[in-house]
Amino acid sequence: MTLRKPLGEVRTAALRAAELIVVEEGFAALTARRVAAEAECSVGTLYNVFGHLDGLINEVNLLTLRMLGDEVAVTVAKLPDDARRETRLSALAQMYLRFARTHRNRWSALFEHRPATENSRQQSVEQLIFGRIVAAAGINPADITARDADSLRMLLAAIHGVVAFSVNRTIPSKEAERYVSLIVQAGVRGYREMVEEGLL
Amino acid sequence: MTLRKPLGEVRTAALRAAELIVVEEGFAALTARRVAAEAECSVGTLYNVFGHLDGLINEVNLLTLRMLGDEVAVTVAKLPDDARRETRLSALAQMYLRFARTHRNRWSALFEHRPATENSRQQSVEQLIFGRIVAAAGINPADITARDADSLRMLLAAIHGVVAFSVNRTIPSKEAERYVSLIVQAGVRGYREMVEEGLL
DNA sequence: GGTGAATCATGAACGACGTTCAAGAAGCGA
DNA sequence: TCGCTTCTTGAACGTCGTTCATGATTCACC
Repeated sequence: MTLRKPLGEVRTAALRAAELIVVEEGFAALTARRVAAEAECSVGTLYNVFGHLDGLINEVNLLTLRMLGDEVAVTVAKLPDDARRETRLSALAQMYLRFARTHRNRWSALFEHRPATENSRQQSVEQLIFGRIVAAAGINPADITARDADSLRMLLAAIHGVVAFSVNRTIPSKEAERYVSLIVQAGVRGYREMVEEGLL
Repeated sequence: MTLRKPLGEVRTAALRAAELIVVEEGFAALTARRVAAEAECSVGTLYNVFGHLDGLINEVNLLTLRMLGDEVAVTVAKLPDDARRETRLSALAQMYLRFARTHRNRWSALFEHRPATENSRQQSVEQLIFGRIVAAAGINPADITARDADSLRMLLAAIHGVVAFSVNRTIPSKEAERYVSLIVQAGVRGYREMVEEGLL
């Protein structure tokens, strides 16, 4: 009776619906029946296309990561070529904070969703974010010293902590911005000072 | 027929059961029926005692916070009275990391459970942890300068980020320890240097 | 166009979840 | 013992993720 929609159409419709639900109502509101109703297909079809609901959620999260990647690119493009590392890191950190806050629900979904099946081939969102920002810090991953890599990872984790507390409103938004730049500056300065004193 | 158990007994039995489930299988395994079965009562009784399942979870989390508070006290007691703030903070931060890792499921439950009803009278876990550690940093909250309070909050958020990444294995455990002490040292040093340069 | 096999969409059905509540058991003062 | 209150119980409700027999649709071949 009804025309059978191309497979790709269902896919994009479901993804768009899922995105909208996550953005407007948060990760918890994302259910198979909701998506099916809004994508105008049955739950069965959803499972044919995505395997598990995890699959759908992962794709939504991949879209978010792509958005983050784009923001990274924009931020880097705005920096002068000879910008110091502290400047680069500060800009990236502020961008990360801004991104998490303007896309609160999207960003939360990245961490609220713990994939049930421990697929070790698949990188965790944390590692993906990590790699994307490290790559954008303007350093070729190949010729980065182990110590530099460490300080970078440490910095990112620390900033992630502040961002997380900012998103769930434990830290007021005004202060979060200051904290992030404090962490970058204090981290870089303290780190350099410690290196100079031979403490590392 | 059967003797009616005292109300308090059911309460402690349910709490003990819930704790065990969280510790051994994680927050996701905590269901009303599981707890009821293991506490040898009906689901209805559980709801009579705790109102909602949230109530039970909150009590488990309060136990965890009490444990954390005890660890804070132990850590502080071990410090010499004239220990510098950097030393105090470092000890507390390492303790926090150790606590989160040895009580992985307990600690995760603190953050995985988002109370549905936004009870503004009730402080968030983050704020509770915050207050408990700040109080233990050896500073009377009354005579702490605004700038010091800021740097403390920033430090705690940053350390929380590293701990979170350590618990979910994004950062290997060996490195997490180094990162935590790096953050404390770099934070304190960088912060002091910036104050001396009049940048703050 | 007709036909058979292969492919795909469908939604009722399953078990588990949080939560409720009518019915009955247990307690208790008389 | 009786009446009244108080507490316990588990079946029942609606929702969740997930499955799968059924029937509709497609398509290669005649």
